[in-house]
This record gives sequence, C-alpha cells and structure tokens, in this order.
Amino acid sequence: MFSQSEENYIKAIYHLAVDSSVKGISTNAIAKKLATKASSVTDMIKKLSEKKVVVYKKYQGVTLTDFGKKTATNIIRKHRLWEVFLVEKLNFSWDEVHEVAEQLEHIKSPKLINELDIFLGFPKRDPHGDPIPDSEGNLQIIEKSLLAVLNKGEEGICVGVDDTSSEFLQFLDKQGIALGKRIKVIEKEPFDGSFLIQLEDKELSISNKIANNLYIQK
Amino acid sequence: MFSQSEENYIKAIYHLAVDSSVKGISTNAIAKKLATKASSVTDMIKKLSEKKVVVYKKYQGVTLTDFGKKTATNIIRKHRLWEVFLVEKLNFSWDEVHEVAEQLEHIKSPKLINELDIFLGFPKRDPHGDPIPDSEGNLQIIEKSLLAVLNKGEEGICVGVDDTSSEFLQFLDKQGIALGKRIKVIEKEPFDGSFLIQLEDKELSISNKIANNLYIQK
DNA sequence: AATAATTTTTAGACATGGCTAAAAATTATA
DNA sequence: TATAATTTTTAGCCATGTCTAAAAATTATT
Repeated sequence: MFSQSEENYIKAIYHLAVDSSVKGISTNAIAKKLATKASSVTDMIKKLSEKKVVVYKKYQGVTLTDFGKKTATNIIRKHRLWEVFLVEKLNFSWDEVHEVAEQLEHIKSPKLINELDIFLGFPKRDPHGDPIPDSEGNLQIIEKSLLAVLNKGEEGICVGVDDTSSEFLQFLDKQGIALGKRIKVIEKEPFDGSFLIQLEDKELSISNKIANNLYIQK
Repeated sequence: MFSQSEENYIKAIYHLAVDSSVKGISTNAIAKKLATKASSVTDMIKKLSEKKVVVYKKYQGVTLTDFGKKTATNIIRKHRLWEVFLVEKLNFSWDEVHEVAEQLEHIKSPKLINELDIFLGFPKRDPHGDPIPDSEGNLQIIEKSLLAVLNKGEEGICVGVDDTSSEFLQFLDKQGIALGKRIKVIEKEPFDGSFLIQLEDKELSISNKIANNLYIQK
C-alpha cells in the first residue's frame, strides 16, 4: 500500500515518462511537476526504489518498473472514473473536476472503483477525452490529431484537450465546444493561422493557439 | 481546514459526548475509541484546544465548542451521505460501507457534498438508520425505541441498529430484516426473553439480544 | 581541457502524529 | 486520612515528508 505522497510521485513520473518519452525522468522535472524541491524528490525516489516501484541510479533519473507502471495506471483509472462521475452525475463542469479527483483517487477500495465503473457504464474516456485504463491497467491508444493539422474541408469529432486549465476549458464551454461535437474546417487563414470552423449549425473563428490544443478523431 | 487525524478526533469526541452525555470526555475514552494511546490524545487535544475546537483543562477531559460541534456534524453528514451512495448506487451491503466511508468523509469539497445530497434525493437516514445532518449541521431527532421494549401485539418500522458489526448486520440480512421493514411482536417468551415476530408474511423467532439491538419507530 | 553553470545529492533541521516510560495529579480504598 | 490504584500529562524518541544550504557530480562553455 502506498501513501498519498508516494502515489502522487508515481503518477507524476508516469505522466512525465509518457509525454517526454525519454528513458530517465530527472529529479528536477519531478520537482517542478509536483511543486516541490529537488532534494525532497531525491529522498522520495530512494524510498520508491526500495519498494521496487522505480529503477534509480544516482544522477541518472528514474524509470518506472512494470509494477510501478501498473500502480500508476491504477491511480489514473481511479482519477478519471471519478472525473466522469463528477461531471455526469454531480453536475461538475470539466474545469472543476480535477482538484476533487486528485483527492478521490487516493481512496483505497477495489470494490468501490469496480462498482463505480459499472455504475457509470464502463466509460472509455474522462471528461477531457483522456482514455480510462481498464482494471488490468491497459490503456487503449486513441487515434487522435490536433485540430490544427486538419486541412480545409476535413472534419472530425472533438475527443480531447491538451491544455486543461480552467481558462481554456471555460472558453471552450462558452464557444459551445465540447467532447463529442463534430467540427469541420471551413477555412484556414494563412495570415494568423486561425481557423473558420463549422460547429453544429453555426460557424465560428478560432485562433491557431486554440486549434493546437484541441484533439480531433477523424 | 483540519487534517484527517484532527477530523477523526473531533468525530470521536462528538460521538462519545452524544452517547455518554457526560460533560467532559476523558483522555482514556478517546484513546480507546481511536485505538491509540492516552499520551497521543493529550497532544492532539492541546492542538484542538488552540484551534478553538474543544475546551480543555488539564485532567478534566474535553468538551466540543459550538464550532467543534458544527465541524463534527459536518464530517458525520459526509460520512452518512457517502454510506447512502455506496449502498444505493454501488451495491455495497450495509456491513461493507463503514470502512470506505471513513476515507470518503475526509474529502474536501463543499460542492461535492451538496451535489451528492441532491443526487441522492436528500436522504434523511443512512443505511443503518442514523439521521443525516443538514448542511447547517442540524440533526433531526428521531423517536425510536428498542424492539425489546415493545409489548405483545405492538408493531413498528425498523429504523436502525445499535450494534453495527458485520456479524450482526449479516445476520439481519439472512433473516430478511432490513430498514423500513414492518415488524410485529406476536409473542414474548418470558423464559429467555426471546421474541416471536411477524416480518412480512412469515413468523420468526429472535433472541433477546437481537431485540436489544434493533430500533423501531412506532 | 579547464572553468563555469547547472543539476543532483547530502546533511541537518522542522512539523505532524505517533509511541514508551516516568512523573504528576486525581480518585478509590483501607 | 493516608496509601494504593488509576488516570493523565510530560519528556524524549521515532517515522514521514518537507525544507534550506552546502557539497558533489554532471553538463556546457570558452
């Protein structure tokens, strides 16, 4: 069994490993992600290494073991299932869920999480479009591309976001952009890289920055 | 904001105060309830005293302040709402909920608990028949009596249990006794104090001990 | 290659919450 | 009312998880 702190470190290392795809995750990177100090990270890493969660050699960063990865995906599974619950059942908006899910993900009860999965109808994605690992820790890979790479005339379904800040998510809400919505590129403006898109019955213009934070499934 | 440990102490003191109705709760009683040592209790009590949660004088036990009581009922509200959720939505049986609710009660999010209350339809009782405080901390007092005090021919609705051990709850399940069920006393056996009761269409005999652990609303 | 800059680790400290053992206070008993 | 028994507190120690400051190792630069 792991403490909340240990779980937070495991999750952070997993996320850093996934989206940096470098072999060893640096002490500094972990410290930055968790808003703590490098010295604290070194201490924790030693402990996780003793517990066979990570492989660690001084000055060389850390890598999750298979056991560590499984532990990480299990925490992520809990986090994302709770997010679905909060949005679907308790009227949370997608920018409000993260903080609460950060707490709920540490609740220890295998039955709880399996029953929650059943209760929610085995959702495949969380409210941000990120995939929910199954109880074995398997993550289905989703074919998705940034809206920004679509050409004029192409279209797809909105399946996720890259930036999950409140500002961005609330902006999307205001524009009527949500997961599952169909988006078609009407025009790409060469001057500023902005997009004219069709969303349901209306057309709207979105900046290049927005287009680079929205994932689409073609 | 209180730590999980602090919350556990506050809840323990509240429960001890309610069902002992003595003015000062002793260090030893708290230690026993929390399965810890008296010396640890003394330490924590000093801290809670500084935080204006309890009134404490050396060697005289503690009393919750109004603020402390409000804090306690809020934790209890969360605990009981989660219990309802687990039983009604996630197929937990009433002897499985306690341990998980002990964890869930510490989640910090006012919105979460209010929305949960709405989602569950503002339940008034938890799965053991105990009342759920409202968001102001008010507990409605329920007129209830032990089944054991009923006379031959009297009847009532099962509204709660005193003993919440798994063994007892599972025994009740096996007998078909549950909250909301109507129970009528057919016969009281003077010899061993056992009861012959009518439960729905069948009659069954229950011991005096059982009758002293079942609450009835006449 | 030598020095500078950066990263990482170590050493020592602190807060929380727990423990044991001994001292102090209270309560019970003879 | 003394003495005994019990309860409560104190003092000191430990584990977890954090921090700062300094040392050590690595990487970058001239």
